[in-house]
Amino acid sequence: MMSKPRKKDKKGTTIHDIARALNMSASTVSRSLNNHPGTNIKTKKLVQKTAKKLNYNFNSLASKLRSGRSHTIGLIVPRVDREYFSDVIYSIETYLYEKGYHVLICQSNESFEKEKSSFQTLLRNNVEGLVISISKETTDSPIMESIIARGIPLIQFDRVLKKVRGNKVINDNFAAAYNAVKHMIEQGYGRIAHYAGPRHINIFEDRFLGYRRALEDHGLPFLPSLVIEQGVTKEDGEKITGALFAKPGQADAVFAASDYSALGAMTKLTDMGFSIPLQVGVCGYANEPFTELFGLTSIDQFSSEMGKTIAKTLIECIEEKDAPTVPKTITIEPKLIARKSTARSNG
Amino acid sequence: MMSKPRKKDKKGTTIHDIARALNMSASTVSRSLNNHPGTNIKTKKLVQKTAKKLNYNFNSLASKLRSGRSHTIGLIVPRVDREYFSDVIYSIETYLYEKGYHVLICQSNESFEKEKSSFQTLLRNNVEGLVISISKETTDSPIMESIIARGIPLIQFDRVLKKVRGNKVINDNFAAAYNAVKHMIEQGYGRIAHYAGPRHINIFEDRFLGYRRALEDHGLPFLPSLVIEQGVTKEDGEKITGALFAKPGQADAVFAASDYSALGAMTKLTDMGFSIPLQVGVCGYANEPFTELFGLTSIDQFSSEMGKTIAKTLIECIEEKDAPTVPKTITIEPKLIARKSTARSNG
DNA sequence: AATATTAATGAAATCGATTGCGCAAAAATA
DNA sequence: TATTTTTGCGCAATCGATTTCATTAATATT
Repeated sequence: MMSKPRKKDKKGTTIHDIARALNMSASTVSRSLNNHPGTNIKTKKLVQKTAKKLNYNFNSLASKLRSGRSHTIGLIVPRVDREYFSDVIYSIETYLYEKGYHVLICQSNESFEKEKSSFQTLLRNNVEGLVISISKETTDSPIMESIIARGIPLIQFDRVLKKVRGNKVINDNFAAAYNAVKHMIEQGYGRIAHYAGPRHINIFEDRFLGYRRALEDHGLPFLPSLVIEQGVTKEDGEKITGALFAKPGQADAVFAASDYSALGAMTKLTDMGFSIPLQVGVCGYANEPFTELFGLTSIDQFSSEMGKTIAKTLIECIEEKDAPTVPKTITIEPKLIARKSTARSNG
Repeated sequence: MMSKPRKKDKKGTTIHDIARALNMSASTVSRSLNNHPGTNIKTKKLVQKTAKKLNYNFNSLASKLRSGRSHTIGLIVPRVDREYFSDVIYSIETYLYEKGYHVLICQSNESFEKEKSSFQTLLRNNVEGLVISISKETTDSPIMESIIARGIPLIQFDRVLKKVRGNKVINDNFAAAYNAVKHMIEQGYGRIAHYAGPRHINIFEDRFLGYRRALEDHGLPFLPSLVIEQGVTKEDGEKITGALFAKPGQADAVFAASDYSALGAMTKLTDMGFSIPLQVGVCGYANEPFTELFGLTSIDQFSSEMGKTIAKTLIECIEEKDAPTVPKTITIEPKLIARKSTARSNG
């Protein structure tokens, strides 16, 4: 049992074990493994072969500690199980992986407190950069500002705090909403209701503004009674629709800030005997997979493009950290996907 | 400019800085911050206050390196942007976060090579445990076996390699399929086709076996011509349906191994003028969100329960690592969600 | 042949927190 | 008061890889 000398039983092989086996120094081993210039090619080969033979396992903690680079970035989203976010995450992760980075994902669960603690957690894990889409509760964020002040690359996306100076990648919600409503007007709808989300979140505020502006620009009256907040779930959509369309003639179309409430509207309207799109037009937002199946007009947000843009921007910030980066905002133009649910005209 | 002595400009405050400021040793600082017993309470308070004042940032890399614990677990899934996986991830992450662990997520993109490199990556990052659902290409996995042999806690879930001895958390696909087909038979369908997934993946194999067994047990003939592989996307479903239902009388129901192909079937059948559920019944698998909207009968897999079970089991393995753990398989019983698409009888 | 270059390696410090061991002062006990 | 016990803290080694600096050996230059 004591035949094999110095075997540190518990843990695996280190560069020192390799060095000992080859009767050389750990420095040389390290250099060989990392393919440093100024190392004899024979030595490299030998070391690499021996490493394999001894089943060497690289300890990235030690490496990161010494080199000061973690090659890890942190990501905070409200939840990972939302279509849009999981798409964006997929895309970010894929891109960063290619570049040799890893992603630590945290969920805020729409809670400001959890969001704060996620920041702490990620910083403690030596992330080299951060990506965040804020929770519903977040109205300001000293910690985010302090991170930016400390010079740690940070990118806000989709749901952002506009007042925080820093990099942002966002969707042009105003333009998208504007175009959607414009499209509906052109299809002949004149009394378009808006099922809005909570106004304190930028994306919903902008969708609302785009809606209102489109009405104004086309000479239609803006009626506050046709704007209903808290309309983001399917149930919301059904309830609102039930009330709104009970009195005939109030509205002849719905522009919802969410595909889910739009779906609720469709369901309810059908139940109530309205024909879509002839009597009532419906448009959602986000182009969730089911919208295609239902022929629901919606707005595509190019989630994978968003993810790639975020990742690219972040890498730039990290790898050109010396350059005095000016905060940038990149805006992605969403696209209206017109389907049957708003196809009233035969044009 | 030279007023402040020894300021390491670049990086943040360490325990040594605190020690220096308070004229004590780093050991004491460390013990105070970690609330170790055998430390004077006054000292603790003082240190903690000073840490805050100096804006101390804990370096978890150093801590992990020294203590040998990373409090990080690795997760490999085919893709994060699939409803089922993102649900499971959400659930795992939530549970582990509470316990003070973090999750590093990797995607195999259904590629065996990427899966292997993900394993390497995660091991290099000193994960204390691993969770994996294998890619479509994976038929055996020496690396997985070696990890298990090395005593690193590993849990396979959903899509698993049965032949690899180790912990598994799986769904009872056989029973679920059996019950679904039984239900359809009871509803009066007699020529039930099966749109199957690739048979080398356990979940699809089991669904197929459950299907066949249900037929046998109810005295119905098993016809290989009614089993079509490669039926997992909506497009697959449409194509298969088009061919299968072109000749009348061949089949009067579809049991699909995927909600998407089931949806394709519904769409196509409707186009072809069949009435669902009167002429043809359709059942999917996975209870994707859209199934409810379409009234499609499907099977719920309790993703969040799955996630929690995985997380719990993993923590047990990690924290009772001394105990000689016997590989366990935990099976979750999916539930048939009967909806309109198979409601032929009035019973 | 003598000197200047270049190439390859080793020694040792370093990253920052943790921890076993030991010492000294304070408190408790005799 | 003398001795034992307890309490609190410091010293220094450690985790494993990286990296600067110095050194030796090999090669090139005149």
